[in-house]
Amino acid sequence: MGNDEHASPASEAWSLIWQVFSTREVHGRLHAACDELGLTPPLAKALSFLDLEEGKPMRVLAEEWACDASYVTSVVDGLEERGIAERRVHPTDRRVKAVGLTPVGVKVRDRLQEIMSQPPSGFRTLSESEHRRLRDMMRKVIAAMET
Amino acid sequence: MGNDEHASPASEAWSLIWQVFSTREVHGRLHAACDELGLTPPLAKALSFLDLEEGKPMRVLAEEWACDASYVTSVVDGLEERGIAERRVHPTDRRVKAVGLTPVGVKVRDRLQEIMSQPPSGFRTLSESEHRRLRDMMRKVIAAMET
DNA sequence: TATTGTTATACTCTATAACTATA
DNA sequence: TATAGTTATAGAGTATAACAATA
Repeated sequence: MGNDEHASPASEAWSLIWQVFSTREVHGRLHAACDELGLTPPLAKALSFLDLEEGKPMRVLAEEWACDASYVTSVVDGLEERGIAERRVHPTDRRVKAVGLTPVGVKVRDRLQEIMSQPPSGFRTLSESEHRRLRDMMRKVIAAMET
Repeated sequence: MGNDEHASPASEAWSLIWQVFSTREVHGRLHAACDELGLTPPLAKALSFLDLEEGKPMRVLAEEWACDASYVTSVVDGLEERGIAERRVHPTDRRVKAVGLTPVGVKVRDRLQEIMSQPPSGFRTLSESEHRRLRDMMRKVIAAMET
């Protein structure tokens, strides 16, 4: 990350973003949030994908998280133990279980989002209009990507 | 991540950045890089911190990575086995071991950086001048943060 | 027979505690 | 005595393979 010549402004920008994620400040905030909410980092990550109250089949979650189905089982077990999510049987296909948030889960997810969306300290050097431009750029980037 | 009202443009921007990191595309690229270079994700992460050829004491690495000293030992073992890094004894204090990259390690680190700095696909919706503005903003953010 | 999810198992990642060597 | 690093060990996190139930 030091004094490298970057091929383009885009790649330098992206490397810098990566660097922000590598700071102890950002990692520390995730740990603090987990401690407060009684979660582990993987559970927190899983939770942030579960923003809809209508459930998602576990197989879909395995696809979205790019992990093995058996791991989805253990993660959903963890969320269920905490009363955050629940398995619901699919009306027509009794094999599939849809995972949805409980009312408690919605609260936990919102609180997690509240903590993690707090921008890192370095953002304070940007003006309000820069914040807006950054936001607008990232909206465009996200819109152009498959979640 | 969905339809939440954000407290400020800054926090929405930061949430969106987080979202980009959660995509399969970004995670997939890290995995591909690891496969190509014969690394595991933790080793790759460690390597990216080791950008200087002059070594860092392991205790300093434990501090930077916010992990236990014993874990630094195992990670450095992994890097040494691959010929990427080496321990060097401190000239005056024979207790401390400075970890530095080998010539091979420098090559691996550069290649890793080359792969990971490739911006995610969504960046293509931004103009060249937006890329530069994004880069400039992130430079300011990083400058204002403690690595 | 193919598909969804679980169980059993093992391997990787990471921390805690006890230890060795040097200061 | 205090500090840098290692070893032994245990606990998370994650995958692979064999399995049960449903389609």
